[in-house]
Amino acid sequence: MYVKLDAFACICQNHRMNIDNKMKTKRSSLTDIRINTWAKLLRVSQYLFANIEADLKSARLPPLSWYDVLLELKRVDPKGLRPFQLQENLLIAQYNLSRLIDKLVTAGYVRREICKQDGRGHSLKITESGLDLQKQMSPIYLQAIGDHFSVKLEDSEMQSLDDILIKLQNH
Amino acid sequence: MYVKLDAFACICQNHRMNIDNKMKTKRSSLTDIRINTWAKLLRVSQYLFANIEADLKSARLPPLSWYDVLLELKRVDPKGLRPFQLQENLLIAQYNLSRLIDKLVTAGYVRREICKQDGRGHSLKITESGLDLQKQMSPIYLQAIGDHFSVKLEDSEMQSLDDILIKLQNH
DNA sequence: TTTTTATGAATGCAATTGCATGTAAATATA
DNA sequence: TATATTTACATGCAATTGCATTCATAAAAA
Repeated sequence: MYVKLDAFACICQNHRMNIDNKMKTKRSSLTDIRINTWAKLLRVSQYLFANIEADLKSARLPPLSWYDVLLELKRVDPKGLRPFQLQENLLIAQYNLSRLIDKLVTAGYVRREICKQDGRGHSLKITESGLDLQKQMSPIYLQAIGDHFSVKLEDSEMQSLDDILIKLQNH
Repeated sequence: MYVKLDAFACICQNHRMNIDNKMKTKRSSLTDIRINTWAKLLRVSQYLFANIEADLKSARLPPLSWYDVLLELKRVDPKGLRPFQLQENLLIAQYNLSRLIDKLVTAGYVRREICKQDGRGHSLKITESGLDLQKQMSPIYLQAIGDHFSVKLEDSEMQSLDDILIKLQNH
């Protein structure tokens, strides 16, 4: 995530070229559009993500995943969250979250507290440094989203995209 | 990102909750929708990709990146392509493409040929085994796209998504 | 109450990725 | 023609990720 998630720019192109144009039916052209759009979805989202993360990097800020965790912990401050709760919200693999938390703790942005209700884990809480970092990253990140993403779509298109994405995330 | 491209599910949620509802202006609600949609775009595309790649994995097939390369080389068979041309089409980092090609050559799906016109590089060509593997992967991959992606949208929605993605990929 | 199963979290190991660098060849410049 | 710069590709090293496993604790079942 790549990333593994390198684009499939050629899929639509190759598929179009592999289809015998003389035998092109309505069904195959519909299939072509779908594959084409799928490849574009992957390529575009990756392209935008790379651009936005590059802005953070230029500003010498940590990756977006740090921002995510800090934002989540800030939201529930001072209560804190269990790692499995963060994992659910952020859709990050358990073993990666464990390591990510390690780094945030080492950097002083997060602290682990013993969980009295469940001896297996702990509560994660944001520190003062963490609040500062999140506040520092926020405008840069929001600006990057504006520059690379929002600026390209009309409000009606943004709403359409949102509606479509809701349909795509459902089962 | 894949990946690094773990979802930002909480961004929209957290932003919404951090906004003082009483002071919510039209501008801030528009900003909220944009950030919300951005986070959904990343999360949904990653979610779909993971599901589709899982289908390939279940079928004991190589990752999508192998398919990409094979498809591109099949398209231009028997002419072949230079690695930098593949890199442009697939939007993969040069150092990763180099290693990916290594693996495909070792596995017998691709072969490197000396490029007479340019001694710095070589031409990449698909082998018979490579053609077989591409043909084997194709229906599984297309089925997975159908199952996880196409089935969820009406044709008009697919067209809308395609139009929006075209706008997003432009500068 | 005891035993079995599930859950939460950390970690070893291997594979992959990100980055910078090096080398050879091609191209541009003087 | 000679020199400088750019390009194509491979690779060393460090960091990250994927996977399976392990251990401690909680919950469920007997």
